Amino acid sequence: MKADAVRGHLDGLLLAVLESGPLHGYAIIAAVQDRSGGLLELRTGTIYPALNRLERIGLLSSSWESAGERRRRCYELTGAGRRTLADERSAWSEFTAAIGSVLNPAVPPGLAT
Amino acid sequence: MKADAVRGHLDGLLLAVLESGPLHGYAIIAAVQDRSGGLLELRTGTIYPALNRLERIGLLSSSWESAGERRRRCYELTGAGRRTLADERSAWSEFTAAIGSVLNPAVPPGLAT
DNA sequence: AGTGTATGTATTGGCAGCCAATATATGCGC
DNA sequence: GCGCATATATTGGCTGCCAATACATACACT
Repeated sequence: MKADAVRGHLDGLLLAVLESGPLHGYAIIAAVQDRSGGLLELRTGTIYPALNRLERIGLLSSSWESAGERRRRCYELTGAGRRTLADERSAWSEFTAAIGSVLNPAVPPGLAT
Repeated sequence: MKADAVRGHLDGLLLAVLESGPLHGYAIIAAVQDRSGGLLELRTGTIYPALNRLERIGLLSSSWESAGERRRRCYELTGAGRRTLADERSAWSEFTAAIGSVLNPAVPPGLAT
C-alpha cells in the first residue's frame, strides 16, 4: 500500500473508528491498522492535525483523560460527526462505483457489438 | 464527486479505457466520463501530462492520425502497459478492501463482546 | 466575410493534503 | 541510568491533480 493512499478519505476513516466509542490518538492509529488488516499505517503527523481540524469544525469533541498518570486526549463523535460519517460512507460507495466501473467495466472490452 | 478524487488512480483509469483499443485524448475523457456514469470528468490539464508520462515510461505508445484534416494523437497500450493495468487492478482491489473494512467493518460497532 | 461553437492538443501556476522528521514527556523493566 | 513503549504535537516539503489559458481547425449560420 503506497504511503499516501488515504488521501481524501482520511476524515471518513477517523470518524468510522470513533463510531463505537471514544478513542485517543494512538489508539486510533492502532484501530485503523487493525481493521485494515495491517495495510493502513497512519502517522501522528497525519492524524493529529486532522483530529484538531475535525474538532474545530464540530465533528468531534475531545477531553483530557488520565490513564494512571499519563494524559490522553480522547475524541468522540458529535451528532454532526455521525451525520458526516454517513455522508462519507455514501461518498465512498459512489467513488468506488465510479472508479470501479472504469477500471473493471461490466461489459468486458472486446465484446462490444 | 469532489474535484481531485481520482488522485492516485489516474494511471489505472487511462490504461483501462485504452484496453479495448487506441483512443486520442479527447475520446479518453469521453470514455472515462461515459463508463463512470458521468461522475468522472477529467480535464485536459490532467490527462495530457499523464499520457506523456505514461508514454515516457513505456506503458503507452502514440502516433499522429488524421481524421479528415484534423490531427489527433492516438495512444495505445504496450505490453508493459497491459501488465501494469493488471497491477493497478489488484492495487485497486486491495485499496478498496483496506479502506472499506475500516469504513464499514464486518463486525458492526457495538456488537462486540 | 465574420462570428460562434465543437473538436482537439498543450502548458503553466497554484495549492490541498498527507508524510517524514523532529521534539517533548511519562512509566516501566532491568 | 538507559532504553523502549506509550503519547501528543509541530514543521517543512513534496506529489499530483486542477483551473486557467492559449492556440488551431472545421462547420453552421447570418
